[in-house]
Amino acid sequence: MSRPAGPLSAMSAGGGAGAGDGPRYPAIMRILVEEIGAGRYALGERLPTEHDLCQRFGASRHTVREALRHLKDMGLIARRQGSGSVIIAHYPEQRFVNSITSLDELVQYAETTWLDVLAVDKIVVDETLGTWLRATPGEPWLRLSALRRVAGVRDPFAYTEVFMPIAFEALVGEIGAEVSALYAMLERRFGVRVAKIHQSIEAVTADANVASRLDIVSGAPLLRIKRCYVAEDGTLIELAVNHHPADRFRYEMTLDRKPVGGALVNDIRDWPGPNEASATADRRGSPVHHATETNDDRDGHTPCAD
Amino acid sequence: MSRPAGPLSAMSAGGGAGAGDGPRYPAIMRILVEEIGAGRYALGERLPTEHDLCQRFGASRHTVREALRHLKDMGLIARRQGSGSVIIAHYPEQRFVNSITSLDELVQYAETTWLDVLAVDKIVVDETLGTWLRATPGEPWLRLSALRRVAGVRDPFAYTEVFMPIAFEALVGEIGAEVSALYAMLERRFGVRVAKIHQSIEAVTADANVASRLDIVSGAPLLRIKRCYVAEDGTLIELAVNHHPADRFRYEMTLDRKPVGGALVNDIRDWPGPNEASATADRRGSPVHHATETNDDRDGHTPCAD
DNA sequence: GAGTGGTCTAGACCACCTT
DNA sequence: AGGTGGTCTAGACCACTCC
Repeated sequence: MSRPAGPLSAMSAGGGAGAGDGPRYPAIMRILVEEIGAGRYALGERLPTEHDLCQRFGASRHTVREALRHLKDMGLIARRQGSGSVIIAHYPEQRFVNSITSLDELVQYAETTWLDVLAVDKIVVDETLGTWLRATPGEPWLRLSALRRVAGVRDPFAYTEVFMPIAFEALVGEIGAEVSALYAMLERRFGVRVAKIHQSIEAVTADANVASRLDIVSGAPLLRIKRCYVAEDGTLIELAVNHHPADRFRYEMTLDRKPVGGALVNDIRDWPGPNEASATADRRGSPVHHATETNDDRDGHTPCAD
Repeated sequence: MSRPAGPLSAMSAGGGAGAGDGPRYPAIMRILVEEIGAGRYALGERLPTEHDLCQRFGASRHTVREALRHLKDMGLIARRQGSGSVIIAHYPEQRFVNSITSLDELVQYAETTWLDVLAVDKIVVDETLGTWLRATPGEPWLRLSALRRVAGVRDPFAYTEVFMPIAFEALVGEIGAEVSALYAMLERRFGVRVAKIHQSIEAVTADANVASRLDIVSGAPLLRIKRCYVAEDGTLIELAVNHHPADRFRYEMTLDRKPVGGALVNDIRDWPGPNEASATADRRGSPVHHATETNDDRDGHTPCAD
């Protein structure tokens, strides 16, 4: 059945169906994207219905839906049964994304590192800890303390304390034997699920305890990384506090700019390619310093960022 | 036309078509997901063809394709014309994603902060800087130095140096008047495009220069955040080095767990909800300390992460 | 050339939202 | 109740891949 020469018959694209123009939904898609980008529809306004678009483009509903699916994937419209397609953005949103597949990528410890567990004990939450854990002072919690070492280096490069609800007491014995991440073990054994990790990075100075653990002087600069593992319901599953001597660790991350949503991501699935990973490597390289100096005296102030 | 009672007729799901079972593709999808998860197909192996699946499930090709589309979105299979559907993963890949829409979210400076530009001058790259910039020592670069302040606080909370290729010299005059991010200005004015931001965070001690800028003592702990803005071709567009006194700034980020690809992302598009932002707030709260102590003496070492 | 997925049409019932 | 998107069927041509 030769495709009736609709309003789009002059279009062309790739492979095709009935007659000989190539796929039509990309053309429809492009037109709609352009119209949206040109501001033809206000944010919150509704796109014409599928039916209307079918008529306008002389295409079947299925074809129009394919085009609309892409608009949705690009984040331009939201669709809902009964309500139509609403404009939610004029341009495909771009984001810088730091995407992490395994916790190891977040934690950034090479596989040549390991944890020396010093102790697992029951503690009582004090006021400070209460703030961190969103727990009531006096409440009992579990604390694991450990040193993280890397092969071939005498000194540990991190002193870590992990706090867990007392409910996890049962698995204390297993921690030493655990190969995967702690949070994964908690998920597996208790059926909880980490939905979110909140990470906080700051520079602090070593107190006496941490200093002795890491064999550095008290007051030495540390990179302290706190990680809160939060369940879907907001419960804190685990709090890990890592203390890294300044010269033994550096935190790195790479943010890739990409459109949000399925558009590009799905293209990756079109056929297997190297699955781009992101977060970067590991232990600190050699420390670097650079001299800074200023001559000029221009002055101004701007709210601008980097 | 009542749907012929195929092998799936006992299934049920949601809303539906011909007869009365509800949508069928979710059921088909679930079955395939389970089979893949159970290891029925090896990685790299091919899934049965659409035709075969149609027969097996007694569904139309369109319906089977809908199911397969989701498998693809979940990252379980890759499809290609002529070659079939290949298993590329046994489980839906989960990632923790830190997604940042604007640079401000990355930089984490509230809108109540601003930059006091101290100087913009031409410098000559020394050896250390050469490493950072991937430039040859001796090469001329542009350097901007500035203090970042927040309303109501006397002391700046960051001393920043930004390095740019000498080619951007023309816009030196505009920097003071710039409201948006510097990198955005470079993009706009020079037609370059930031494709990637590499960020490195470490604890360092203040050298004399930085200390005097920030009015802190030499040797005080700093959080140093370096950001490399890299173009698609790998060119370094800008390097920003931020020095934050330890007690005046903290870097925070939230990673949300989500399946990679369209699956969940698309669900967000199903209907507008609050578009979950991620990266979190700003200036440092009150400094916190906590006592650490250990009693027990269990010992073990594991490669495991938090 | 046979097989596979990509795209298309035409018509249909249904669930959901708006009116 | 009418409109809208969600899902389904049945049949078709095409481009691409692999043998």
